[in-house]
This record gives sequence, C-alpha cells and structure tokens, in this order.
Amino acid sequence: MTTRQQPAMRVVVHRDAVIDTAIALLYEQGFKGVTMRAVAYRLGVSPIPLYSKVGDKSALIEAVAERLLGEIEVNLGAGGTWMEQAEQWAHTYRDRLKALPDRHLLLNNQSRDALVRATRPLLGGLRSAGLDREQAVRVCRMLTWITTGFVIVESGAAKLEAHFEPADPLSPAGGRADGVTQSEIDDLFAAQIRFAVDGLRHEVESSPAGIGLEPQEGPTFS
Amino acid sequence: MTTRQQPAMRVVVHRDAVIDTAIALLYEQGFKGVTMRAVAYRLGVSPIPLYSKVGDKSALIEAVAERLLGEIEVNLGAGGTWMEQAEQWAHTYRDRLKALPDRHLLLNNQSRDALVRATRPLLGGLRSAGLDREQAVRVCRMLTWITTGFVIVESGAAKLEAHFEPADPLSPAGGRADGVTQSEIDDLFAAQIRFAVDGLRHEVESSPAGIGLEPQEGPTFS
DNA sequence: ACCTGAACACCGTTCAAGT
DNA sequence: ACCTGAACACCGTTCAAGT
Repeated sequence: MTTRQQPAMRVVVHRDAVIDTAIALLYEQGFKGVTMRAVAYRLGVSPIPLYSKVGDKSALIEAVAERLLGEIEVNLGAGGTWMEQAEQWAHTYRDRLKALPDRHLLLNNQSRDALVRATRPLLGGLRSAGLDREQAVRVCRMLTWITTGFVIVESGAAKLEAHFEPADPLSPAGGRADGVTQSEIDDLFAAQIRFAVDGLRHEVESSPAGIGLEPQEGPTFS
Repeated sequence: MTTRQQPAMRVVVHRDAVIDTAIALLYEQGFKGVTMRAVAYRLGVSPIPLYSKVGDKSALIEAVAERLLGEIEVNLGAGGTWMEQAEQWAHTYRDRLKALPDRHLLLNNQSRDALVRATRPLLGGLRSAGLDREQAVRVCRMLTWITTGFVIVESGAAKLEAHFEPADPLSPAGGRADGVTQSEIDDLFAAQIRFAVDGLRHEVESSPAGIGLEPQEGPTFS
C-alpha cells in the first residue's frame, strides 16, 4: 500500500491533454470527429475548461496542426550536394504531410514555428554545403511552399472517383487536363521540385560567389 | 394590362437559382454565411427543395466552386513565345483566384471541368506555338497545380498578424523562415513559375523535335 | 477560482403530413 | 409530385449557479 503524502491530486485538465485528445479523435474519426464537446466528453469534463485552456475551436485546430507539423522530423542523409539534400527533403516532407489525417483541412493555417522547426535540418545542411543564410532561407521557403501547396491540391483532387461523365461531343479539341493517375501526380511533384532546385541552383551560381556571406555595410551614397 | 394566357406560373426553384443565391451569400458574408437554411430562406423556400435540386451541402459548395472557377477567363495577348504566354497565364490566373472570397475553402475540391475550361486558351496558345498535345497538357497541368497550391498557401498564411512573440533565446541560428512580406510572396510566386517554365522549356527542347506530334503506332514486340 | 447543468442560437438533414 | 412545419441529432459558445 503506497501512502500518498501529497494532498489528494485534483484532476485538472492541462492544455496538452486537450490537444492530445483532439489528435486522438482526429486519427480515429477524422476532422469532423474533432469537436469541442467530444474532446471535453472524452476528458470527462464540461466544454468550459477547453475555452480557458486553449481558446475557441479554431485555436484548438491551430494547436493540433502546430503539434502535428512540429513533430515531423526529416532526417537527411549527410552526404550529397545541397541540391540533392533539398530534393530529398522535399520528397520526405511530402510523405510526412500525406500521412496526416485530413491534411488538406489541417494545412490551411500552418504555423510559422512549425515550418521553422521542420526546415531546420535542411537549413543546417544547406549552410554547411556553402549556401549563405539568405540563400538557404530562400531555398527552404520555396520548397516548403511548393510541397505544402502540392499536398493540399493532391489531397483535394483525391475525389475524382465516381465522376465518369459520358463523352461530351462539345469537349475541346485540346484534350483533358484531368484524370491524372497517382504515378502522374508523383511525377508532377518530382518535376516541380527538380525545376525549382534547378532554378535556385542557377541563382546561387550566378550570385557573387564567396562574398556577401554576411551583409557588408559598404560606403553608400545616400 | 397584359393578359397572361399561360397558366399561372408556379414559382419553382431552379438549380441555378440555388447556386446564384449561394454565391451571393458567399460574397456578402463569406463562407460561413453559405448555409442550406440561409439559401433556402433567401429563396423563400424550405430547405427541402435544395436537397432535390443540388444535393447536400458539399454538393452545393462544389457547384459554387465549379461555377466561380468556370467563370474565370484568362485572355492571353496573342504574341510572345509559349514561355511568355505560360508565365502571363499563371500570373493572371493567380490574380483571378485571389479575387474569390474565402478562396482557400473553395479551392479544396476544384473540379476538373473548371480547370479544363480555365486552361483552354492557354492550351490553344501553346499548341499554335508549336507544342504537341502532350507537351501542352503537361504545361497546363503543372501551371495549374502550382498556381492553385500557391494561392491556397498564401491565403492561409494571411493570418500572421497579431502573432508577435518576444525574441526567443532558443531560436535556431538559421534565422526565421517566416515573416514574409507581400512583395516577398509575389517574388516567390514569380520565381516558382519562372523556374517551372524554364524546366518545361528544357524538356520541350530536348524532346525529339518535330516528330511524335501524334502518337504513332509503330511495330511492337508484344 | 474553477467547474457544472442548462440554455442560447445556430447547423445539416429528414420525417410525416399536407396540397 | 412537390412543398411544408416540425422535428432529430447535432454543433460552438456562454450563462447563472454551485463548491
């Protein structure tokens, strides 16, 4: 028999417990299962404490998204050029985002903190590969935006089933721009990332190499 | 006094009227104002007819999105290379998307038909500039995905105000990947499109020029 | 101070009942 | 056949009231 010397613990709802429960419901029932009432019920509490601990529903969703995005870790293989690292990071990050339930609803307001955290390993890799800070930040930002946008679009486009219309005699001669298969989508993403990295490489190569690692305050004429 | 010989017209709710009203509410009150009950009330009807005319709420939203996206017309200047046309199309299409109310909620399930319609002028321009059908479709598809994804991300990122945290001593040395200004966002989009068009140009130039305009059925060994 | 039951003001959706 | 009042089963949010 263990004696408890501490005063009988009052069960208080902690902020993190609310977010934990919301995430559990998200995985079990999807976005529509995440309800202030449902979270409160599972915690054995009335909905009121949620409003004092995490704020209203949009704040809860934001906290859930921030937590899930913040947990994403992209481990880069140490070797390779910065272009290879960048491409690898983007593909891995896409896979991680695609693993989130109802991701297109979660990614609508991604938090800046989570993005900073997710891109941190890439940023380090880029810098030790020789990019200066501004260049590295630019690469990270572009890859993040591309990947996030792509995942949202492809997650929304995943409802093309059961929509088989009879051939339309008025259809344009240009052919259909839809009806993409999964492998076509993967190719599209790979090409988009490749093109972006190529473009960024040209930018880096054509910038004054070796100088400007720190913004130098030269003589100005103002 | 006009005599009406036709039998007294019964006011029937047409599908298009429902969508019209939903769009009006969307512009007046935003996405949250578009409600089955509100649409029905404005039409002077009970909600029931909506379900028989357009289906449930998600079908209504889909119809609204399809209509608004379908109304987007991107007129291209006749001149220029196909690369210039492509870039111009992307920038104009982005502007059109950004003009939609609550666009990040509307673009989640964009319909294939609307995309085909929106890209039709570009597709024609690309073809008369010499691209074959497959190439033109690829260009259209990539530009559409990039632009749609970008607009969703930038619309969601437009909530960075009022989030000014005190400088965090634990913040990474890599610098912040957030806190983007509008002109930085515009530059990011321009660069992304430029890089994509550049990459597509390399693909087109390195493909066997002049042949394969139509898929030729050669002898196969199957 | 913190939590609760209960309520307010909505939702989407569907029922039996009318005409 | 088509529309209605009314209801069902939920929401997010907040109130006065308890301890």
